[in-house]
Amino acid sequence: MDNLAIARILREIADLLEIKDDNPFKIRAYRNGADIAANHPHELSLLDETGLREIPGIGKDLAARIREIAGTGDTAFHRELIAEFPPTILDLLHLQGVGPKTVATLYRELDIRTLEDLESAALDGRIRALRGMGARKEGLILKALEERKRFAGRHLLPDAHDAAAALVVYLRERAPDATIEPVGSLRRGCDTCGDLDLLASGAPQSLMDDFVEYRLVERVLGHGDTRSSVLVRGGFQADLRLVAADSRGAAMQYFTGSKAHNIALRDRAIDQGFKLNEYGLFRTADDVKVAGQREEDIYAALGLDWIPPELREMRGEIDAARSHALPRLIDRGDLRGDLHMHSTETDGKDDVRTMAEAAREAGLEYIAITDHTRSLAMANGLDERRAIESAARIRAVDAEGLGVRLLAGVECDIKADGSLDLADDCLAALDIVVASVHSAFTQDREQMTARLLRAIEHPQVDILGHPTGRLILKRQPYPVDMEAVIDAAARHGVAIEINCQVHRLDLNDVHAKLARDRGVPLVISSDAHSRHAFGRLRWGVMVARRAWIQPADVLNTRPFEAFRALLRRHRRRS
DNA sequence: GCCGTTTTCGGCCCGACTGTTTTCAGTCG
Repeated sequence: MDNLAIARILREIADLLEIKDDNPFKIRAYRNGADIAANHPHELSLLDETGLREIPGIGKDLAARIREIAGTGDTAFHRELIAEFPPTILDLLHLQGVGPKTVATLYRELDIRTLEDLESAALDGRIRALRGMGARKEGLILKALEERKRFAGRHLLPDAHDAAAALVVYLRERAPDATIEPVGSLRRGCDTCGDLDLLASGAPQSLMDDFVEYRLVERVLGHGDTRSSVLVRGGFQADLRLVAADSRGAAMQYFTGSKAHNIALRDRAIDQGFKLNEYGLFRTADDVKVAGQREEDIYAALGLDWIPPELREMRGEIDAARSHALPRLIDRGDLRGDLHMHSTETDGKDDVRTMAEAAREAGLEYIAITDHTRSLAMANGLDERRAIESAARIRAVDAEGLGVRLLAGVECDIKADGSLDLADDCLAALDIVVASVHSAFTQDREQMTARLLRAIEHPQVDILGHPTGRLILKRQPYPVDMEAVIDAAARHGVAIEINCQVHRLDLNDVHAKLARDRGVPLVISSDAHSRHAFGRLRWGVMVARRAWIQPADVLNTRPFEAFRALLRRHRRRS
């Protein structure tokens, strides 16, 4: 049982308890436990009771439940709840405007168990007959059902970023003197966003009307004086909040989250005799506002350094801010090189010289051309002869002095047994080797882990490419013991890639932080397949920032010669 | 269900909007 599977069961327990109208704090404890499991870098199933209980938020009961899930795949408590309520009613809970109380009423009064049951009940007019419901509520449920089919959940960060940027431009035109900024998961740089949260401070009330009249709005979910929600074409829910200019910092802090970070900050405020809300930080004794205009002032008043939004996930940032130990996070401008890209030699759209010139324009000082190898026949992968010939051409372009240095490499396939796709002497003749998995994703955890370990142990491998194979919102990562992989990379001095393809962002933030903590060198690479793709480096940098990564943790922040000297093959020789 | 260097019991973050209401419950973030 991996952490995500454990998290799913704990979250289902929380949802079912909520429908049962159980103790809200118990529900929060389970939900919190699910978040802890989902974000924990280590395999919880490998920890014993003592190890689990050392995790804040995991107590006696949750530790026992997690042990039971790890051992048997489920827990009796979960099974009991499912016996009480059909698990399909959890689908109802995720509809806009339908919460636990409504689900319970629908089940109790009308025996509604599925989305199909709900739809027919709504169409029959049976829902409006229930106490507390009406024709309007019934219509909203039908709309939510219809939208669920079209608006499927979360979005990639870059897509959300683009949609939000367009909306911000529109709003700024209508309120030029106001400050309008994205907040929420967008500002924290999460790899997916559920909705677009925007904050306007110092804007006229009329901006709310402008917002709901935005030309891409498909439905208005709410329209108030300080808060409105709409559905925007493309499947985005967008929320706009309006606050006075002197509350901007408090509102930024509050609406940026994460929820867990905010709860911890409020706890701290209470301990120190304050109350914190989206309008400011107030002294409890006399209700005097002590901060609110700037985020920095709020953190400072609570005895904390300002915490970059990407770190606000309750992964130790509050302790670090208290002891002035926050990292100086990497920026896009720190990147000097890009170590993974393709050319027309295999499945890239542009030739080597075009890629080099585009990289220079993107501000890079050096690149590695790393085309695919033989096994990826679909992409016209290189065999040994072509790899050597290609390397000679790359070095010839390098010799032209284009203002950007080139390294001749490959993205070498890791075959199903963990061996590499090209002969050792060929790999040794190249400047750099990225090794990646592109096939046999269905191997079990033991096989896949052994496969990656074997590749890491290979003396010619410099970098492990997109290590988990995930495609965000499309494909789960393959099962693999990332902790073992990271430890092996640390032992052998192999770097691990943060791949910047918007669907990959692989390593993710949690594993990248673990790698950093274990002293594994990281690289941030575009995996560009065309000259237009270098812009995506910013998204990999965002992952790195969420992983607490500083410039020195990343090999391709080094100047060219220093970088070359750090490559595994050169260290071994020296 | 979790937590505690004032507490092992009694707390647990806070506010806006909507719909169905005659003063509030449910949902959402």
